[in-house]
Amino acid sequence: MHQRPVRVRFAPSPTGGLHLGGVRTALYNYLFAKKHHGTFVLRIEDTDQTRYVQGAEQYIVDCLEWCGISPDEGPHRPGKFGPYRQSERKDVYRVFAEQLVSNGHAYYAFDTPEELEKMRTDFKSDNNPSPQYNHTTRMKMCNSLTLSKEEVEKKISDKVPHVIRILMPDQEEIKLNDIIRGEVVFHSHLVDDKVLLKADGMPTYHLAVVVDDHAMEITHAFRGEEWLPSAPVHVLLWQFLGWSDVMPAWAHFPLILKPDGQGKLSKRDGDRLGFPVFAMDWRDPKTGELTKGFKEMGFLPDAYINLLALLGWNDGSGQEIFSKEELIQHFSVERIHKSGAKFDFEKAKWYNHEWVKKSSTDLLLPLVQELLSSNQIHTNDELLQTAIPLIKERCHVINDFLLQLKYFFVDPTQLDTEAVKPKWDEKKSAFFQSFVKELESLSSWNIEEIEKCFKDLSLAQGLKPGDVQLPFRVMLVGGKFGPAVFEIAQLIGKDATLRRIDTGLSSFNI
RNA sequence: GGCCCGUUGGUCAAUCGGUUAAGACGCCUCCCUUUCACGGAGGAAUGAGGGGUUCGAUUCCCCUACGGGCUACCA
Repeated sequence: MHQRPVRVRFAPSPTGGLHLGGVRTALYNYLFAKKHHGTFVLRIEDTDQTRYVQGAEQYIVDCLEWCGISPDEGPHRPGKFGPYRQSERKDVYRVFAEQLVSNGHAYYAFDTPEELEKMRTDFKSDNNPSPQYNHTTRMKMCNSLTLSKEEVEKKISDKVPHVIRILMPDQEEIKLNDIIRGEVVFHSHLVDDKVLLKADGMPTYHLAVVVDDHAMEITHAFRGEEWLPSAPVHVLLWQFLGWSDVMPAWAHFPLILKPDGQGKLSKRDGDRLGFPVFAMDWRDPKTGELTKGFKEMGFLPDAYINLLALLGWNDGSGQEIFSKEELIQHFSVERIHKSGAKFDFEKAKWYNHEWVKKSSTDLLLPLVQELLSSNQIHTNDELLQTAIPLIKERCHVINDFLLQLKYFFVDPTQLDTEAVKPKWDEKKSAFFQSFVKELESLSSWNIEEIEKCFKDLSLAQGLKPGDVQLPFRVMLVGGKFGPAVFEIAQLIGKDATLRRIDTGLSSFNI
């Protein structure tokens, strides 16, 4: 039974943007599936109709695709285990819930929300701030345990709204073997009678995961640590439904924490601290509010999955930069950490920088073209192809290419005069005036010629070449950055160079 | 409150009883470069506390402290 083909699933609920932790969960599932030549399934957990958000499902699919970790099966790639949206599997859950009732593992409960509320306030105390529907309270409530068979039948035939709750056994040790954490033991009398089937006929997560993981032949169930407390319910359900022999292996991933303070990382933290939390831009259809994504902030997909993979896992070798193929090869669930990791945006940028540096011009070119054209800069591919390798080590994110590339195509609009003026004088001004004349009569326009001309002339005028190089740079690019000046001069051409010296001269001479 | 999980530098982290406790990010110094980067060489910075077990604990066990998660007809 442990020789079954590996099948794992990522099961988000379509309630909004896809958060770092979600992508990492998807990624670990993906890596595991690929490593074991298994299948990666996307299942949409949309059982809460009140939280359904338009467009969220497509957004999830798009994010995974951008990351390069698209599922093998899912709503958009149907396989033989569909449908992959829980809302479309509604009918199957009731059957199992009823089966649990007839086996004595679950019961009908007719308590209204108001009655539940009343129970919680009535039983609330300092010792017990949040009373549960469990062995201490269940016999005081309105359910098929306290009502006669006739009353229950009548209520059901009268279509009185009701839920089905699991009947937690009294004194039982529920053991869970977690790949990351080892054996975790829960005591059944401390777990409450969770709702399995809601009054609207939809299952809760608890029933749905088990039924679907079974139906979809999931062999390894991976999810975030926040699910650990409800794991005993799931284990029991596998047992009660008679499926113990095919219960998946479990692993609960550590949480990704806020960079400062403590607690789970949330979208708010990103807004507050100025970094993305979602994989891609997300626009809330209700409020219209736009939340920035890693993609749009200029991250490369390979860098993104690399940094995510290493946030909570490493192969022990010290290697930090992994391609997707290497991740698949080296990944192991056993080496995922137990403790949560604080997200560090600086390190994230470092990862991206490493990937930018090692990326080919071909890969960078279309991204850079899009960046520049969306900033109304007209480019030509030939120049871009020569310029990209010259400046990519200066770019942490794709968006940095704008500053580093812009001056190759348009004259700088603002010059960093402060960098020049304190040391600017008549002599230097005169130098550039004669430099312009020399350049005009230059026989051929190449780095060597330009540089020779520049140096010879400055020496001839009693200036150190270095002293006039910075002003020259500022004239050409606008600031103290960029590759070798003479190379820039060559690439932007004679006309632009002369023009920029001219405008530079006038702004320095003010 | 209860239950569960966790705790090595500011951050990510290696170590599977014996190490001068790796490496990376960030920070600082220097070199390269008369720009900015890249690259190179250095530096500061870590085992929460207390008990055990052991010849020997960062490593195994217990307690305490601290942090987190969960405690919905949400996932």
